[in-house]
Amino acid sequence: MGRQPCCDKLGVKRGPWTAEEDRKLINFILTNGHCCWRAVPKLAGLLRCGKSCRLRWTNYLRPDLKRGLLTDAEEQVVIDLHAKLGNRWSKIAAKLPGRTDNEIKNHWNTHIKKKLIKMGIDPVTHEPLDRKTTSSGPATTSQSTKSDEATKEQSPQNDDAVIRDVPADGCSPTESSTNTVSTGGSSSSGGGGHDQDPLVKWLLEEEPATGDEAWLNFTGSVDVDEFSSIAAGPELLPWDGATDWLLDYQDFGLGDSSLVDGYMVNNNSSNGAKF
DNA sequence: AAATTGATCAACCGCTTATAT
DNA sequence: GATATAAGCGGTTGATCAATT
Repeated sequence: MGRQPCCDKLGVKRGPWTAEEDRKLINFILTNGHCCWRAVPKLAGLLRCGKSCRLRWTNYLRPDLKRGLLTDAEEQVVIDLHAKLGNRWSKIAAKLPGRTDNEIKNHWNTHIKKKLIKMGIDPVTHEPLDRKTTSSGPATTSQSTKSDEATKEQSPQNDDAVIRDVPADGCSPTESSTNTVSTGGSSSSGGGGHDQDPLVKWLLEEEPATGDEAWLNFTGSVDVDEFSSIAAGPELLPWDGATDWLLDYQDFGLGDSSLVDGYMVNNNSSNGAKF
């Protein structure tokens, strides 16, 4: 009855991606696009689950990704958006070109959260910690669909409900019903005011079409065509070393140097294509 | 120098939402 | 409208490296 697993677990490789797998995935997507993620691994000759391929692509291989630590400006945007949206990482990431939800989520948990606490700000409510009384925060309709709230200090102030009810077209939330979850509006000062908040209004707008100027363009724009020529295959690139292909990626002027600065050089881990 | 602890981040899991039939 | 399937999202885990003891 229940859904079938997204992929057949048997024979499906897991764990860190190798450079070879990355290359296959890049090659395939750049030539064919990702019509249907479930089919991608098979067609690309990968022993991976489609979900894993999608994640790898969106979080790591996409040519328009910006690597490296978030800048102060980006960090501030994340904080502002988090105050409005809670843990809607994908929504937040959508407004930071070149950043992924995973990246922002990690950065929030490892850096920003601590920073805010140090500054005496509650990372959940975005209110001063000392002002955090018993009535503070959502303290409300623990509508969390997720499990054990206790272990998660994160409870995105019920705008969870607000956002979830945004129609698929991403426009105008049906403010009436949803906003009523009157969060005590730590950040949105007065619950239900989301429709009037320009920031939230903007956030709920349709994403700009790909290639359109994003609200905050921290990245240098990346020419995907250029990238595709690089990823075209061994005949064009020596894919022999785990580092080579990404180094070449940089040499060809793709992405900004942050790809190398922030990652390959500084982060000398041994994870798969992480060098 | 070795052991322990903490920080970081890629990847996975399970759930929800969207879409197709 | 009901059901099945695919995609997307957010939370969590695990591997690795760095810092500390």
